[in-house]
Amino acid sequence: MLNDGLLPKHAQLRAALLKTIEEELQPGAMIPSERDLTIRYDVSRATVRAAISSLVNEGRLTTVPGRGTVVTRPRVESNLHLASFTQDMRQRGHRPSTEVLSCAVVAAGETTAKALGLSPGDRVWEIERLRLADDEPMAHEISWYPEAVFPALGDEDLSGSIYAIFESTYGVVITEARQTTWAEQAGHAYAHLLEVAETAPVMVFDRVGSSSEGPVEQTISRYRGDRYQLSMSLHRGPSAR
Amino acid sequence: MLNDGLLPKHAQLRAALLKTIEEELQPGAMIPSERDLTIRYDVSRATVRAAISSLVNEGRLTTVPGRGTVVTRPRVESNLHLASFTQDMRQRGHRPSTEVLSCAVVAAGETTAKALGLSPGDRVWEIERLRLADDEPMAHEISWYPEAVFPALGDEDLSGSIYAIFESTYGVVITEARQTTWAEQAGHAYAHLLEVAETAPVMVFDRVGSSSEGPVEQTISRYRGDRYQLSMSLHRGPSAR
DNA sequence: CATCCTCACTGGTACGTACCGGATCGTACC
DNA sequence: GGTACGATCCGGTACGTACCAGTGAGGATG
Repeated sequence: MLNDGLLPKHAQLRAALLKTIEEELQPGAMIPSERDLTIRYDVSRATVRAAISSLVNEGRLTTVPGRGTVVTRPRVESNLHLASFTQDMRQRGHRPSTEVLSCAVVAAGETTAKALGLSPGDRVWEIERLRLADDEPMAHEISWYPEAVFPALGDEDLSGSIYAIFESTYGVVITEARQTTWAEQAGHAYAHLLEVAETAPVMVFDRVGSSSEGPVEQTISRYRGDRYQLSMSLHRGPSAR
Repeated sequence: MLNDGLLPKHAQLRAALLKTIEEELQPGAMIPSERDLTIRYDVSRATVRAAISSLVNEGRLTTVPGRGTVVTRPRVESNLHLASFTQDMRQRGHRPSTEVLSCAVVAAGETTAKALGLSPGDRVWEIERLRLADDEPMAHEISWYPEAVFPALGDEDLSGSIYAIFESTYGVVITEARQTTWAEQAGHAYAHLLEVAETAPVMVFDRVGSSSEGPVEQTISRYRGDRYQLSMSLHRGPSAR
């Protein structure tokens, strides 16, 4: 009934349930009971519960003791997630485009080397790009990537999503990042590029992106304060008291 | 061995393990094997696995098939979490203090009413405070709270954590919040309060805090761009592709 | 002395059973 | 007609067994 020989049963059942709740059920609808699922898929209740609890943990389902398990209403806005500029702008309803300002191999600076786990002086790609939304400047980005990991990056078309190139050409998927953000004045250099006053506020993001192998990207972005805002959910920490 | 009659066994075991890994074990250390724990606490392996998987889900433990379960190295910086200004500043190694600028009951504005689920004109506390770190201005805050929920808020000492007052006096715990942040120029009014130039950049946070009963707080904070930064982790969203 | 292999041990998967308390609803009783 | 009760469903808890695929230490082998 349920065995591809590759994934464990609870993972297969999880996928089957996810497909059902995405394609057939409305938010608030009830999924079949656990005992019902044991019969439908011919598995034990422990397996059913493993599949369900995985989806509960991801916020897709909610259990109600005595009643059943219901499909969670999707959040107003998804949680803070790792998205490329291209994806991000499309979600916000803008048309993204990119102007590549420079692309060269340079010696890694001290902070970049430290962030990427390299030795100072190791060669990295330095790519500087202007990001536009609806043909107006939105952000300036300067990024560093280890040449050892992406040897022929300069040959690629860098006007789209670099993350997409990483995946298709190098099989490197960036799954996690840490970023720090603060506010600055645009200053002479960026005012000109972003087409704002020198005293205009910008939001700066210093981000280090990592694949399963470790950090492979440092990017410093400057977003126009008058065009960009960031939403996030906060939850009470485990030790907050 | 393990039964207070109140919490389920797996929750009690979870608490016991959490205490152990916080007080006795170093990051990277191995906890006793699952089969060992079944003997120590006289519970079934399913119960042990429930307790462990809960801690794994929260990032406190990591399982390594074939080897054991190890205490997770604490993150460089904790994830984005819901903390009061007081807690936040203490964690950053600053000495927080507060100057209450005003406190009054007013009619809720349109956006505030909408955010808090009130009717326009409903009465809310409006509290304006200047937040200091090491006796220098760090942020300006203006907050609104429904008078119906917190009738005597004006009688309290508002120079500390309002969240603490909510908990102790009203039994209201704010467990979740959504906030939007962007960059602005300080402008005339805030430049004076924050002791910066009018063109200086500030980070603005518009936050709606909710208890289990629903939204009970709206706060707009303006942090000095030269003194404040925010760090966060990003993960690949479930539907990112 | 180095290498290989066995074996004990780990977490992962999967099955089964049993009972609890809350929710729901039909039915029998006032 | 309204109320109280009980059957029946639900998820939550807890127990047990069994086997698998890795890991790694130590003994047997060359």
